[in-house]
Amino acid sequence: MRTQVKAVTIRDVAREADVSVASVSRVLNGVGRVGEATKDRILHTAERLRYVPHEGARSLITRRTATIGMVLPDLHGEFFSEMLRGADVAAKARGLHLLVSTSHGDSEEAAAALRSMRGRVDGLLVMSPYLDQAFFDRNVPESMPALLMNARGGGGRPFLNVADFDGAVTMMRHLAAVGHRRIAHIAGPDGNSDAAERLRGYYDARPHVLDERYVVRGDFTAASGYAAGLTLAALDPRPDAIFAANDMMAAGCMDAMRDAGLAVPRAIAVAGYDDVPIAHFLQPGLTTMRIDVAALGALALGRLALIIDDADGAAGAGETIVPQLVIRESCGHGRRDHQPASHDDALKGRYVE
Amino acid sequence: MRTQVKAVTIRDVAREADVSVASVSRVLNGVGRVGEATKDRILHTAERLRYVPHEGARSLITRRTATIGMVLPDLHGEFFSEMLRGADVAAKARGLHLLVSTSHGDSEEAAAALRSMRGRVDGLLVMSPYLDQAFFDRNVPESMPALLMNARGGGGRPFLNVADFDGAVTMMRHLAAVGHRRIAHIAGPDGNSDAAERLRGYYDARPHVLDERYVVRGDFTAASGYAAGLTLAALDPRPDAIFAANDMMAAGCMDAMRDAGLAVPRAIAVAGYDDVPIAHFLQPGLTTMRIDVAALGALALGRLALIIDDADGAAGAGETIVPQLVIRESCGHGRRDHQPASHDDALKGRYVE
DNA sequence: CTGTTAGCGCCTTCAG
DNA sequence: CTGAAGGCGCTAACAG
Repeated sequence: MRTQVKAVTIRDVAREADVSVASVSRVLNGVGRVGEATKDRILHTAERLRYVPHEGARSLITRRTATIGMVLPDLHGEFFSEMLRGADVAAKARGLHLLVSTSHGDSEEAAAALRSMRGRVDGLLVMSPYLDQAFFDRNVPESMPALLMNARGGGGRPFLNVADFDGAVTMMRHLAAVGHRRIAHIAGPDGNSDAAERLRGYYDARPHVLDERYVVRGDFTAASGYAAGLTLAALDPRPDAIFAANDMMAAGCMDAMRDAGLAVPRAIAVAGYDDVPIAHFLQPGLTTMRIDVAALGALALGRLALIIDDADGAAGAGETIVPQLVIRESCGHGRRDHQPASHDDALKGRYVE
Repeated sequence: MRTQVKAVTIRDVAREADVSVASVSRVLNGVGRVGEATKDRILHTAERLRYVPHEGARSLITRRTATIGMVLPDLHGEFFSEMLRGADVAAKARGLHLLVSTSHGDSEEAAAALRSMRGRVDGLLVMSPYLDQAFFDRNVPESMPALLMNARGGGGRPFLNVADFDGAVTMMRHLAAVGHRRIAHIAGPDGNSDAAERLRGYYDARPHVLDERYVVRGDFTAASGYAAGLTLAALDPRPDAIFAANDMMAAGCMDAMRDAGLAVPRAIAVAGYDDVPIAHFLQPGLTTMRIDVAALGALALGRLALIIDDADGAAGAGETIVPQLVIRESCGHGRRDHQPASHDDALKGRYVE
């Protein structure tokens, strides 16, 4: 086990500059008055010794770590990556660090991850459609500022939700409007609240044909979408549209249609959800519900920063984001968009300083 | 500014359990002998008080933070996200946290990011094709374990490189082998060492037709690939193949070909580099050089962990990863692969415990 | 303007 | 087996 070797401390520069550690601290933090001469001397020796303050020790007394803990279920696919990216941009703009932590569905692991955050972060950004409120309360002390994303129930904690139910209904209406009757659904994993809401929206929109075989469960991965697509393609009567609960499954599904010899959208329509960057590059372009995930991540971080800086403020407040329908060609009657970087422009325009 | 409220400390549980803090510490860390009775009492009150150790204070004396700092130039696109994901998986397997830090090309910013890592991480994973060795040496103390990825020159630091020059040559040979003569190149941004190596490989492979208009510079984004594609498509004589320095530019380029009315691969071939997940979903599937970025990230983290745990060990050692040619349909003569999840299986099979 | 003195929350000898 | 004391590196009163 490596023992951190010789790191120059504030005391070293104090000794070398022949002053007290207090003065060094004052100069380096720019607080309090210090004589011009000593100030120069301190700065100079600090530079010479390549002194870098120990943030850990600093935050112990400051009671601020300048870092946000971001707990995600997974880093797989573009959804969480994009969210992380948005949060990162917003964090950087505020001089905050990001401590990422994934908990692959395992509840024990998630608990450990949450607890180990104490003392290393100023607040928590929790995106976890699998964990319920009670679990959260049990593992995160009241005193830890936190923003819940897509968690079922607010429980007094501030949250940020996506109107997945409404989004699913919107998509279903669009599919019906462009003439589809036999609409199938590839659902997300069991126990995932987003998936549940989208499924609920599917049912609530009352598809013209209700066939229980038309709903097959996936796990948000392209592979599961591929498998589901094959299953659906083999049905008789075959659906004329497939609404996947996220874009990755839609992508896998389109692969399956190709292998099944079904042209999209001529023979069968495919729709997704999220509008992650890949949706644009699929061929045909994927019609989907846009969440602008990066912007969502940036928004969330901003709100959390607010909560941290002002304990009373927006505490307990909730907000819900409404996804927008993006029509490309995968469901017919669409037009292709020609802006590969549209996501980014949107993010930059709105969230980068 | 929020002041962290009432957090229960080790002293609180000591008082409540009517023992000394030393005993509490011993029990919670499982070191030293403690009477069964007191042990139970301590565990019980710790549970009752919902005590969670303050990791910051802990690491101050332990001299270990159990976190790795990962500095990336960007989180954009799938390349760095995948790398982050691989590192995350490997980190989790070792009980390590990941502190991510992006430095969008700005050197001042990067310096600040690097310095602010002291005292909060046990080691650094630096992926930064823009920063040179000198800069690195200037901002990272000798005592900080670090693994450099794709940095020019080793400078005594351990590193992990990708054989980009060889990879580019391999791709060029493949393009020539399947009959292309007028091969163009969309290069990566100036000052990026990966981009430079790939460009060097392009030239070294001695394309049959050397036309300086055939090399246009992009910035690794899809948008730049789109623009470059339009430029190239308008040339006379037009190239019969375009080798983009990364997959995202290739994706944008394929969009451009479509808009220019050029069928891929019939009228013109398009090749990429990296084999990020999106390469599989493009239509036609993108022929590219596979780096298995996630595995690379996992590998890097593992090596860094080794360096940290054993100061002398692999220090100074370097390693180079060789990318593999993946033939899909975008260059003709290929066959489509049908494994949407292949990346993951590879990662799981090799790096997940 | 500058130095001295307490701790932040925790771990770790060292006695008892 | 248990407690008291010192200190990790730094900041924040409080004196001079």
